[in-house]
Amino acid sequence: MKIGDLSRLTGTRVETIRFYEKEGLIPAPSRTGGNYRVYDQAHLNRLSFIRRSRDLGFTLDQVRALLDLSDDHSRSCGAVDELAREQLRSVERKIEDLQALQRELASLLNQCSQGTIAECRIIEALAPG
Amino acid sequence: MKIGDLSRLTGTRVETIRFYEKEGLIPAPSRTGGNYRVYDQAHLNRLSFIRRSRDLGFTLDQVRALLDLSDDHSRSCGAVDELAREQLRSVERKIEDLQALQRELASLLNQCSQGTIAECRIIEALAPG
DNA sequence: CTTGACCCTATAGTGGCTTCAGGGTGCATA
DNA sequence: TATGCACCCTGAAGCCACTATAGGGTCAAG
Ligand SMILES: [Zn+2]
Ligand SMILES: [Zn+2]
Ligand SMILES: [Zn+2]
Ligand SMILES: [Zn+2]
Repeated sequence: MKIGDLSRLTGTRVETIRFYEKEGLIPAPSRTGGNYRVYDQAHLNRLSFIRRSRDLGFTLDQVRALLDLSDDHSRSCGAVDELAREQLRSVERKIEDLQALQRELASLLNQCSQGTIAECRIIEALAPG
Repeated sequence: MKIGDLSRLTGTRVETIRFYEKEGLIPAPSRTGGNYRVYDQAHLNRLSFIRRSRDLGFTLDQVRALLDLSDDHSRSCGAVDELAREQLRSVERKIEDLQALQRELASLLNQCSQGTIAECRIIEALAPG
């Protein structure tokens, strides 16, 4: 598999794959005579794992931790669950923050009567006083 | 007013105020003999406006646009409202994305039975197959 | 005269990539 | 055989919105 194939199979940009390699998230693959990277199934599995973790909102440091943990088959999964619980809490906090924003913006838009800037409730709400 | 006073009055870090000046969001203030920045009420108003806009989730480019618009008192506020509506839509999209994450994470945590990594549903969900 | 709170500039770092400059490889087609 | 074109390579810089660090200067109180 060349990097473009891996890219298509995982929906990851080629540059991002090279970036993950530089960051040590993916082991450096072997090369062809023309210096092209060659990947195998293990690389594909690892990149898929990374992408799914990122899609769930984990940071790259958390992904690193999850990858390490996933190798240690006989260990208890308490640490994994703790990471996931922490991530869930962080997502819930973000949702609450955004919902507060949503209410505020919606209320402002509701109050604006489409006149001039001078009487716009949105500008008024931003200006101090 | 010195920069520390402005900082306390607006809840903005001193470094951030200098950053806004460098970015052209706040006009460069006059200086004392000792080269300290001196601010007046107009600076305070402008910084407050910027901070409130940022708190509502607008980007610095959007803040720039809002500042420009807010100066043009006789213009219709359509452009302001459009920015706010766009921002509301973006917030709503983010909320939906995060709620999907929340459901997924909660479901995974629910399924994990606190055994070993080998049988952990969270790791399983991340691994490909 | 020293301490300590405050201020200054310039530069680099953060995360998670993306973009760019300037090339090389490899296969199909004219 | 030449040429085009898709693909690959490296290294460095850019993105956002700050934050931090190094290495100083200013100023009022004790
Ligand atoms: Zn309006
Ligand atoms: Zn910038
Ligand atoms: Zn588990
Ligand atoms: Zn970085």
